[in-house]
Amino acid sequence: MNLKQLSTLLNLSQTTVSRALNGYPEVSEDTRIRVQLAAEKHNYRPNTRAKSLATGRAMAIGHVIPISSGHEMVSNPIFGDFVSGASVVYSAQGYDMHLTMVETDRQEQAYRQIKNRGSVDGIVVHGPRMEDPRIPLLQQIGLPFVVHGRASKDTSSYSWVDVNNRRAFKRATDFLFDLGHKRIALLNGLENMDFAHRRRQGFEDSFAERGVQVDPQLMASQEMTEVFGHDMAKRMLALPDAPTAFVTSSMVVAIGVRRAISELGLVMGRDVSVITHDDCLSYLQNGPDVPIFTATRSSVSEAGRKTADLLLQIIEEPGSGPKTELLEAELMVGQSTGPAPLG
Amino acid sequence: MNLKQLSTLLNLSQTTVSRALNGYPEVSEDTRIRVQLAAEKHNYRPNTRAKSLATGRAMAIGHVIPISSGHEMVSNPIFGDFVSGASVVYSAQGYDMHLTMVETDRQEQAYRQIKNRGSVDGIVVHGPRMEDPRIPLLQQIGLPFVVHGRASKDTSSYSWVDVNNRRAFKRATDFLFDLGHKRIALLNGLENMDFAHRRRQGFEDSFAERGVQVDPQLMASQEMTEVFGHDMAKRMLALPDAPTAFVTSSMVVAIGVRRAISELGLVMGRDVSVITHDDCLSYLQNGPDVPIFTATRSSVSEAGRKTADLLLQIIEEPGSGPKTELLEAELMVGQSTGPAPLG
DNA sequence: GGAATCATCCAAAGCGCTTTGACTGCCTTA
DNA sequence: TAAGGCAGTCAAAGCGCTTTGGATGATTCC
Repeated sequence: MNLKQLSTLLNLSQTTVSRALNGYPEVSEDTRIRVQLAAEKHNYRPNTRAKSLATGRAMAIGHVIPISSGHEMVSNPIFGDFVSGASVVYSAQGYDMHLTMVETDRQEQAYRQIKNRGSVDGIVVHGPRMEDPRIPLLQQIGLPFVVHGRASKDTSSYSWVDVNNRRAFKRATDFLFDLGHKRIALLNGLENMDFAHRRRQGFEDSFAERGVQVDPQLMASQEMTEVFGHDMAKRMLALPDAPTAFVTSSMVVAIGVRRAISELGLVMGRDVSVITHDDCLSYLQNGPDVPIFTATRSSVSEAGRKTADLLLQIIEEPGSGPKTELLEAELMVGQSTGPAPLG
Repeated sequence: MNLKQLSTLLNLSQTTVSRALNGYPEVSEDTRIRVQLAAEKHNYRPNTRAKSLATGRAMAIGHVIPISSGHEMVSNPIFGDFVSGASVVYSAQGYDMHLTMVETDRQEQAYRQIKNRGSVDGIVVHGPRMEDPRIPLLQQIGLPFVVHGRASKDTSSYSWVDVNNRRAFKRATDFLFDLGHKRIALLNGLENMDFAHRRRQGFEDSFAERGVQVDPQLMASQEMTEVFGHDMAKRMLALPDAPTAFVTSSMVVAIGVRRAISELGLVMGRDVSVITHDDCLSYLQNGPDVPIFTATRSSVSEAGRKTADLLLQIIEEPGSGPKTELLEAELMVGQSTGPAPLG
């Protein structure tokens, strides 16, 4: 059932039917109701492609996920939750969501293509690097966008939604220092990722404030997997001057650390403390009542919602200038931290 | 830059330019090259909406994720990997990917809408229930689809890609029986999900073959979270006649079980054995060399690839009949299983 | 009572592309 | 030499919608 059919069926013009359905005032209430009923009855939905061709609006948002070209492409566990947060906003406002996965080395081409094909009104940029070519590119080609995260080295103004990673990790580290820990390790994500860089800064801020030197031996940065957490923790705990506490970048890594700790016959929260960042992933809840891990907590699905909100605002009123939102992470105390062991 | 501009620029008709770019034979090689060069130079890409309006092909695939309406919508951790597998196939064939998240109770409406709006050529159905209304619905409205998984109670013929969950879980259970275990527990996903139902069947098959009664006390079924694995394992291990082995439905659950085991001062693989199903999620690798968990392994990103393949085939040659693919899971022996403890 | 206003409706153009059907020359063929 | 075939090109219709710029008759106002 298309507009034409529906309108002949109603003995009206396409114009009138279209206006009736889209809430334009120059249509009598009687016919509007008649039209709406008929549309309902015949399950009429305007064809998206035709509509967006006519209006110039795609009514769709693109999410572009960079995949590390090459062998193993580690898909981000965060992604599902982020997207499900955003999708709530989209569907509430009648937008569709497009997904594109792009290898890092073919990004420019991909973004230009997205722009020219005109199938989306705006995009959200995932996984920004510290210096990310996508931001100037998108500014140049004039496609509205919001970044989930930031690119530290980009001083231009653009829209983003980010967690205050630096402060979160400073607080986490402070917390451990305050518990008397002196040897604190950082298991970070890949530090070409912006968020990981900021987290390390926060970590180092805390050391600097206390005039303590960070020990490079106690800092590692890699893809955030369970195995990484385990192997690195095990290696560090075997050092002559082993750490008594870990700050980790994700629950999955923390779980690996926990395994290392218990394999060594130690007890987490007593012998070794662990603080992790917790993205509040729905399938990896940090204990429903008392959190298992002490954690800096910030819901990624919330971030998805906020990002979507911002992007739609920007699209609906262009020229309203770049918008940003900095989310603060809560520090939730759980069972994985305790005072530094004596000796 | 659009077709019209490009064609006046080249002093050719839109027809010729279009044909030149789309590889039609009735264009001289000279002009084809001229056109292609100009298109390249001006970064011309046909507008998707116009193209698909004209061709009737959307060149896009929809993925529809059911979200449990209500409070916590547990986004499936599998999703990211599945989608990244599928997206490789799509982009190789020039398809886009649309994402829709739909609350379970508004499914019918949503699918009809997808059909009528015509923004996709086909969809993949995620998370089938045992009796899933979406399958007859899609058949009725005539939208090509492939199910990731199956709906046991639906005897009609439709296309799907699934893991042989039943056999996998039978083998896992067999393996534990062969190691001398007698009290084997099952921590399953929600059993209204088809895959979980089949897994339980496999589990029970193994018992039946040995004439052993399953103990309902040792079977639990819930959202597959770490906390579920932990709590349930702890409760079961506290039973007077505690299990010596667990079969779990996902790595995340197994990790919870592992935590319970070590909290009780037991050793996994010696005191208590664990076999899990492993979807080969990229961020939850089961140990690179020697797997940590003994597992029935089946890559979900592989499944994504296969599903996409099938769907595109069905779309390209309609009437080629339903296609199915049953993937077998490997049983990988790791460190989490061992002979049943004596006594 | 005639002009101005208003509420409703419609025909047709246009969005950017593909595709049909027709039109050129030019080369074969009988 | 005329008929036929062919390679190359184009004008125009059409995909399903929105939107501009009238029409039409009814209502209001002086």
